This record gives sequence, C-alpha cells and structure tokens, in this order.
Amino acid sequence: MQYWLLKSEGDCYSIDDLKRDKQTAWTGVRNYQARNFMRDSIKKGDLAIFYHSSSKPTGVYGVAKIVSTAHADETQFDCKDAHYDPTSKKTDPRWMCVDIAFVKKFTEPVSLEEIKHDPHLEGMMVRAQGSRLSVQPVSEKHFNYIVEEMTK
DNA sequence: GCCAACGTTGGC
DNA sequence: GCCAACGTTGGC
Repeated sequence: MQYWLLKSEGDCYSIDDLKRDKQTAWTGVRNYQARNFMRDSIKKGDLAIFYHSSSKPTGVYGVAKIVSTAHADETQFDCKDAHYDPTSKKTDPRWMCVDIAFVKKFTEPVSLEEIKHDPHLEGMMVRAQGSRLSVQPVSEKHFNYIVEEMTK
C-alpha cells in the first residue's frame, strides 16, 4: 500500500468534479516521471491526496483512491483533445493513466502554506521549490498526518 | 498576469 | 551528448 499526491488545476478538474463523477480516468499527464510512477508504482487500492494548483488556496482538498492499474490514456489519440500527442502510436502508447475514485473532500482545504510551515511534513516533495511533478509519492506518515491531524 | 524554475527539443 | 532556445508550470 502506497500513498500519492495527485495534482490538478482547481478550475480544470477539482475535487468537486470527482465527487460528482464518483470515478474518473486520470488522463492528461504528459510528463515522463509522472507517467513512470503511474506505470510502475501505483497499485490498485493505493490512496492519494488530491491537490489543487493555481487555486485559492493552493493545497490539498481531499482524498482519492486508485481503482485500476495503469492503462493507455485515450486522450493522446484524440486530435481534438488538448493533450493530443500525434507521435504516440496505438500499438505502442506513450502515455498512461489510472482510474481514481472519490473518497472524501476535506471540510477545509489544507493549504500549501500550512504544509510548508508544519515541521511534521519536513521533506515532503510538494514543499520543494519548483515542484512541478503532477504525480508524487507521499510517505505514509505525511499522508496520515495531513488526512487525520490537519483536517480535524 | 508576471516570471522563475523546470522539462523538452533540436542543431551542432 | 552538449546546451541554447523554447514552451510550460505554478506560486505569488
């Protein structure tokens, strides 16, 4: 069992959208490092904190669960999609995605500022300057601290 | 909307 | 395989 941070632009796909949809394919990831995490490390049943970037406030808004293993991201083949990748082949898809399900939305988001200032969260990836990775591993300790202690 | 920090591309 | 140019991300 591993823990992750999934990043989304708040006004692009938010925790409320996930709550409404109940489940969604986490498509549009076009970064090799993030893809490799999804392809190689994320397992069905893993939990993730759902992070909104470019939001007010920027931070963690809830929890999602991974409900599939990695499979081809269909948006890479759709020329009308913003994430279309004309160099990717159906027979050898370049980009992967996983399916995620809504678990819960926090009553109050845990802001990036709080995360940065809490000594319990020392070393968390999202605290690093210029942390642009949209799929990040999170330690069990950090995950539980955020979900259990910071949302009371 | 700015801009610094990143990741990717492509010429050599 | 280097590295400058370019495009993108994301906090502010």
